[in-house]
Amino acid sequence: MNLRDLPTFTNASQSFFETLEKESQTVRHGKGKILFLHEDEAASFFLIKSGWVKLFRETLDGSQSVVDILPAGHIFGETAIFENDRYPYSGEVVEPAEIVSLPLSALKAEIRENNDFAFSMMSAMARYRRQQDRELEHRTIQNAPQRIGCFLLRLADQSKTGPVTIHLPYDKTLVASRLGMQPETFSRALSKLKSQTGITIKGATIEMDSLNQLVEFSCAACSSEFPCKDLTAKKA
Amino acid sequence: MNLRDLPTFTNASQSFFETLEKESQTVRHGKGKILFLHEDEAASFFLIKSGWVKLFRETLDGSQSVVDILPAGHIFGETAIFENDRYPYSGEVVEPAEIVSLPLSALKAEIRENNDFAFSMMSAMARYRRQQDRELEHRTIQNAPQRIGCFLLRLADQSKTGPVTIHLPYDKTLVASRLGMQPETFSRALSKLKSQTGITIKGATIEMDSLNQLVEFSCAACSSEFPCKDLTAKKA
DNA sequence: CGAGGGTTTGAAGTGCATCAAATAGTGTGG
DNA sequence: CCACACTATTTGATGCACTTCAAACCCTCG
Repeated sequence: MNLRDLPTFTNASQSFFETLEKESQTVRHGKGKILFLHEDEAASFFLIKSGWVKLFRETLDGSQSVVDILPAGHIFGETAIFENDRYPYSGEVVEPAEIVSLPLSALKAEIRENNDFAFSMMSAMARYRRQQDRELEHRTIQNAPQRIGCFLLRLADQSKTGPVTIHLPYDKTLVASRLGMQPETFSRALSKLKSQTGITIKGATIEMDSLNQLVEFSCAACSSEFPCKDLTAKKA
Repeated sequence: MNLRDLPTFTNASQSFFETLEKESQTVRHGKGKILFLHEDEAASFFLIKSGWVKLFRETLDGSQSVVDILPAGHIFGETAIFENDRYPYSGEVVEPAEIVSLPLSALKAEIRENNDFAFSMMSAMARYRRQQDRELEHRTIQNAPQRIGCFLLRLADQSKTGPVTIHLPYDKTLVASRLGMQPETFSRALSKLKSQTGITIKGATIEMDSLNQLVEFSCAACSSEFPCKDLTAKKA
């Protein structure tokens, strides 16, 4: 897990990596650790070396909305560059994680100085946008069991044709909020998915004879073609 | 309404504008005109000089999901650059419009050659992302009447303190789909909004003594502070 | 082994969707 | 300028999906 291996940073300059490495700091955090709060002044962005991080926002009346839940290999907080150096959401560790903090200033400078890097950064932003669009679409036209099916598909290796085992990477309650539903709804929707597709559920482990069972159930209510790998939902 | 006036293009080069102008083509279209379809090969991006354009996608089982509805002053289709030169959605005129088509190749070249331009393009993408995040949030934690209230607020001049008149810029059915609800639900939710906030509704015209009536009703269920101007919902 | 969080289950309510039909509104041709 | 045709909008009735509140269950970990 190295910065140099991330697609976003393919075109970054040697000196950029050197600056980052010099000023980087890696810290281990347990579940529940708040990394920063929405609107906090931002000097760093972050790389997840291992574990999972939840990005979220809170409303005046107390409800929380999950922006995203990111796996190892992802960076976050970098968009503060475009938000007057303030984080546009809060960040919390949801599975024990190693987090590298890196200077935003270096990132900003590299964007300004290195055209190729700026372009790959834009590609990454565009990719993320596609995902958000799909997310919004799913909230509109998929029901709870379908959204779960789609989520599971994105956790799996979609090229595999035989039997598949999927392990939920974090608490079911969190998966629920990630999919925009209540924990109770998630629980019930998962059993419905089970009875309608014939998958097997044992705790956080889900097994099936073939991904097709899920594809048929979920993908008809989606505007994308089946192999639809989600870059943020998947382990890096 | 000129390319040079758009914030995204502040830092574009003189030669870029010249190339665009040379290759641009302005066409008037009526309601219902399909400009391009999802996955079409893309050679152009577009600027809306007047009117409104809906971006949408369709699923296998026939439902449609509205990605966005854009007013004059907005460009669209430009993200095809990052999608192998294919449009990531379909585009349709929903209110009589003048549409300028512009070469994607020039845009791509300018991004590659002009660093400042790339940066302002990234800022625009980040701004859009914030909006999508908010959209998703609203679908999760706001109910139908609140979403309508929020939508109306974003149509209005939020700095105004006295009485306000808002005109719906396109069909109610479209507003409904833009907000992720059925036309019937929209109709009923609007009357509910009326009875709960004291606004007045006459056809597509909505009046109130003060925006506060809506702010109190909608903004408690949002993670953003009140003046929350939506750049895509608003007339340029 | 007990405490506490995560998960499931039950019962009841709410909001939105759906289907059906009435009504209002708009544009057209006569 | 009117009547018709067509579309947009509203209204009514009903059903389903998801939420909410409450309680039981389960699992893990000190």
